[in-house]
Amino acid sequence: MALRNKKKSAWADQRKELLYAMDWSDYMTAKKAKLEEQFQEAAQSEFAEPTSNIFNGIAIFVNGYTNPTADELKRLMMDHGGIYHHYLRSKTTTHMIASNLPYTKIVSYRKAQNPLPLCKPEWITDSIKAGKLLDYRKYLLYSQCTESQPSLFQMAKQTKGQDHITNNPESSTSTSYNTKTNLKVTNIHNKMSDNVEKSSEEVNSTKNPEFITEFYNNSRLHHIATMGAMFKDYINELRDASDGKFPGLEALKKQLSCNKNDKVILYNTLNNSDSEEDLFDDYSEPKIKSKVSFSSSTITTIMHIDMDCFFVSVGLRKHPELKGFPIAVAHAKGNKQGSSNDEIESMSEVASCSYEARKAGVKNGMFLGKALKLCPNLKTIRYDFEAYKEVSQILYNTIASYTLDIEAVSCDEMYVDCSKILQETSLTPMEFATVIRNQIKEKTGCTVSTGFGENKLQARIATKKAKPNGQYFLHGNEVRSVIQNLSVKDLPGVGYSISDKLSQLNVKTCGDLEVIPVHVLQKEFGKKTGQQLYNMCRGIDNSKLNLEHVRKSVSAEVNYGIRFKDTNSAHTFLKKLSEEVSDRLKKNNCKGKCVTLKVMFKSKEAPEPRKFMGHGICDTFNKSKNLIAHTDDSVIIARYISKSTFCQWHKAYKKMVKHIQVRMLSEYGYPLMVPTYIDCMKCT
DNA sequence: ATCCTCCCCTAC
DNA sequence: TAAGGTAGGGGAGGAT
Repeated sequence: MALRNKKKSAWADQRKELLYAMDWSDYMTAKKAKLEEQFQEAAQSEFAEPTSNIFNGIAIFVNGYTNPTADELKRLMMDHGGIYHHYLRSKTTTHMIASNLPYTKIVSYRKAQNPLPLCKPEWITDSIKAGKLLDYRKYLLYSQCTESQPSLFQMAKQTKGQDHITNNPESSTSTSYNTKTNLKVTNIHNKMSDNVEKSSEEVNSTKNPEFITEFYNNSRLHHIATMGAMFKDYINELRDASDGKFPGLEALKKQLSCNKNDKVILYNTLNNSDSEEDLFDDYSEPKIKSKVSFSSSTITTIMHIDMDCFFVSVGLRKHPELKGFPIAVAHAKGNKQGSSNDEIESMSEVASCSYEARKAGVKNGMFLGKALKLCPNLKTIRYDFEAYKEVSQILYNTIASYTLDIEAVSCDEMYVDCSKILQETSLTPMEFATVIRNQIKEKTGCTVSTGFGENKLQARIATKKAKPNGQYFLHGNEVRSVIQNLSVKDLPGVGYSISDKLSQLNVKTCGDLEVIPVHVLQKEFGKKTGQQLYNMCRGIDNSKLNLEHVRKSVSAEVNYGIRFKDTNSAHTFLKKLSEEVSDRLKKNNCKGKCVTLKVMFKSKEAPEPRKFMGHGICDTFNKSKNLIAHTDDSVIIARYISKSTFCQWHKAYKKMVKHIQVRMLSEYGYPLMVPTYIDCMKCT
């Protein structure tokens, strides 16, 4: 219905959307969550009282160049009780600020279904001068608004203002660090142990109504993916809330300036690093001079930081007695003492294994049974997803107290642009690495490795050299020789498929790869991939840190435990999965326009999979459809999925469905409110 | 040429 | 028993 209305009465929709956007409780929830996440204790204590509260409830996003600059506007907003968004936030951004916009942006702004008020920066500065919030309508950049719209804004704003006052005390007290706050995880361990006697039928998706929840609670891959997304968001939020102060960095600078000998103290606490000699080398007088010239150079220095066998390290915090043994994290225990070797080996996958286990040939992703054959004294420990989140949080907070030029890669890995830090502290990359690694080890009990280079690729390769528990600075003059000796498989983006294809061309190492001309690579792998391969084996990487992550799609899939009896049970499951996708869309404040259904059917003549509840060999089918409008409604998603595509396929294949997935895509990363506009922004 | 759709590949 | 998810980049090939 809403869709039909859209053309005729855009205004009605706009009103609705506006009110929706201004929903105070939504806003408050978001803001509270933010505050609770932000603890940076030191920063909190230094946080100055705002000069005024003029901008209570106002959240601006600055588009393009303005006078005063975006940075200054940010400071002004923070100083007067407002909020500054580094990127357009669905639902929570209330006003956009711009001095002028390129034509393309104006066009798409006008086309937007529900434009936010677009104001001149003078609205901010004049309000501050006046000591009160002035009517933004007098500061619209393009006054194409009708009469009705402003009054709505006005209403919403007033409500907000009032609510804010009553809510304020609560929000200002909730500043303590609490990792548990928004990490909702249902503990199902008790339920799980009850499952022991259940048959596969009762466990699988058809019979067990809690199947999806239980599955996701136990899926390592699901946790890896969601934690990754979570920390990408987290960095965005820290940046939004930043007051430009970095307590970690300040403390370090202070310590360094007090007394040069203090530096030695910093390093002396270093535990069993491979690189101690490097550090003390750097301490001789002449090196300190060269250090100064290093830090004043304009070359950017990227740090790549990665925890060592993350799940194992975190697990060992609770099992210190197992340190030094070959360890694997897996669901199955697999080490039944009495059982004979003839028994079927465990098909549980090793999520992470210690270096002692790797020495015996154990690898991540390997079946536990195989791992035990390679390494009979392998000890297994359980997953502890809560603990992983806690440690990640500390890792990110530690780095964020030095800089926010961070690109989060996953829960245990990130890129950091260290140029500024190194310049301000006059430390060499290796010295800074020691400080950081030492701190993280102290706070978490887990070791990290760091690599430095002048681009992301080089930093990453350096980390590879540094691991485990080490650090490495890949100097420009050794880049070529180091990379030449790497296997092509060590290059990021080169997996099984590409490395297989390359070995057919007799290419095994990056040295081999270097002699292949670009056009050959492009012919073989496509334009971009070919160029990428050509560049990478030379250490060239022009990509920038992706500092402001914007989500482009939301999806949910289950490839495990699916045994449908009939079409009906498949439909029931699809409906549930649609609801899961809808929930996730809502949680992320976004809507999607393109729905994709992915289904796997057991391949002809494929045997029953060896793995318990696994999917075995399947054929995959995808079908996507652009909806008329963006949605997060599970009914709309489910309607498309079950009626159209799935039924057709099911008829066509008339096979037992082994696997179903639903993906809901917002293909161009539209956040909820102003899709057309965002799309345009992407082009500029 | 430039898109859209259906994949495949990779990474964590 | 076991928990084979998820987001993003990009290519092939057909439609426009």
